[in-house]
Amino acid sequence: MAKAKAGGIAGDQLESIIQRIERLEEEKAALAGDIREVFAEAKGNGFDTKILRQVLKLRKMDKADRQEQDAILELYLNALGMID
Amino acid sequence: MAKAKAGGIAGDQLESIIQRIERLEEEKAALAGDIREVFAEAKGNGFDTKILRQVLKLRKMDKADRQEQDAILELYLNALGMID
Amino acid sequence: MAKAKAGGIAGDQLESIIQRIERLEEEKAALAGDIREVFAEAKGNGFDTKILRQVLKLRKMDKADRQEQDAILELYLNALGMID
Amino acid sequence: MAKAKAGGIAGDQLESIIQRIERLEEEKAALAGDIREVFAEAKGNGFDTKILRQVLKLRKMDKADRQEQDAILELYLNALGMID
DNA sequence: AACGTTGAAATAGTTC
DNA sequence: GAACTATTTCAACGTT
Repeated sequence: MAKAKAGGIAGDQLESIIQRIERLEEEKAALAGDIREVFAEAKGNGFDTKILRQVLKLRKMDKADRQEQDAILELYLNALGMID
Repeated sequence: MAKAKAGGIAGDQLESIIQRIERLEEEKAALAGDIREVFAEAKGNGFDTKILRQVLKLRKMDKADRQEQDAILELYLNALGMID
Repeated sequence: MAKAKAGGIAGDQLESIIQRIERLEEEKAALAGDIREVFAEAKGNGFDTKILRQVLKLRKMDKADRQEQDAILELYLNALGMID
Repeated sequence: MAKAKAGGIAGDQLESIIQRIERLEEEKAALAGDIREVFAEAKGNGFDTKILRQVLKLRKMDKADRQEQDAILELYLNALGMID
C-alpha cells in the first residue's frame, strides 16, 4: 500500500533503484570498452583475437571444471557420510 | 613468425594480455553481482524486478525511440496498484 | 480479420510455421517430461538427484572441454600454416 | 550403504540412468535444432522471427490469459504490412 | 509456497 | 548482411 500513491516513498525508492543500476551498468559498459581496447591493442601487435578468445574461454572452462570436480567430490563424500 | 607469435617476448606479451583481460572481466563480473544485489534488494522492498528491467530498457531506448514509454509506464503503474 | 486479407499466401504460410513449431515444442516438452520421470525413478531407487545432475553436468563439460581443446588446436595449427 | 549407492548393481543402475538421460537430452537437443531450422526457413520467407516468437508465446499464454492478444496481433499485422 | 540458484533460450552486438 | 559470440532474460528445480 505504501507504494499506492505516486510521488510517495515508493516513487523515491524507485528512482533510487533505477539510478543505482544505471550507474553500475555504466561502469560495466566502461569495462567492456576497456576489454575491447586490450583486444584491439593485441591485434595491433600481431595476435589473433580469435585464438585469444579461445584461450580465455578454455581457461575459464578449466577453472569451472575444477570447481565442478571439487563440488562433486564433496557431494560424494557427503553422501558417504565422510564429511560434515 | 610475425603472424603466429609464440615463445620469448611474444609469450610475455601474451601472458600480459591474458592477465589484463581476465582482470577486467573479474571486475565486470563483480559489477554484475552488484547489480544483481540491487535487484534483490528492490525485490525485497516489494518491487517487481521484471518490470524494473522493462523500465531500464525503455530508458535506454529513449535516446533513440520513446514510442513504447506510455505502455511501460502504464504497466508499471498497474503493477504498483496505481491504476486498475 | 486477422489474417485479414487473410487467405493470402502469407496467412497460410504463417499458420503452417506456427503449427510446425508448436508441434515440435510439444515433442520437446514430452521429452522433458520423460527426463523428469527418469530422475523420479532414480530417486525412488535411492539415488541422489543432486549428485546425478552434477555427474551429468560434469560429463557435458568434459565433452565441451574436449571440443574446445580440438578447436584451439586446429586454430593454432591453422595460424602456423600447418593445415588447410 | 543403501543411501549412497556405489559399485555393483547400483553401479549398473547408475550407468543406465545416466545413459537414458543423456539419450533423452540428445533427442531434446535435436528437436531444438529442428525448431531453429523452421525459424530460419521462416526468416528466409520474409517473416520476422522475433514477432513469430511473440505470437507463439501469446498462444501459449492464451489458455491462461488472453489479455495481450490484441497488441501482438496488431504488431504482427503491422509487420506483415497489412495495416498502417 | 516463496526464494534463490542454475540451466536453457532469446536477443543484442560484433566481426567479417 | 550473415554468422558468430556475448549478454540478458526466462523458466525449472531444489530448498527452506
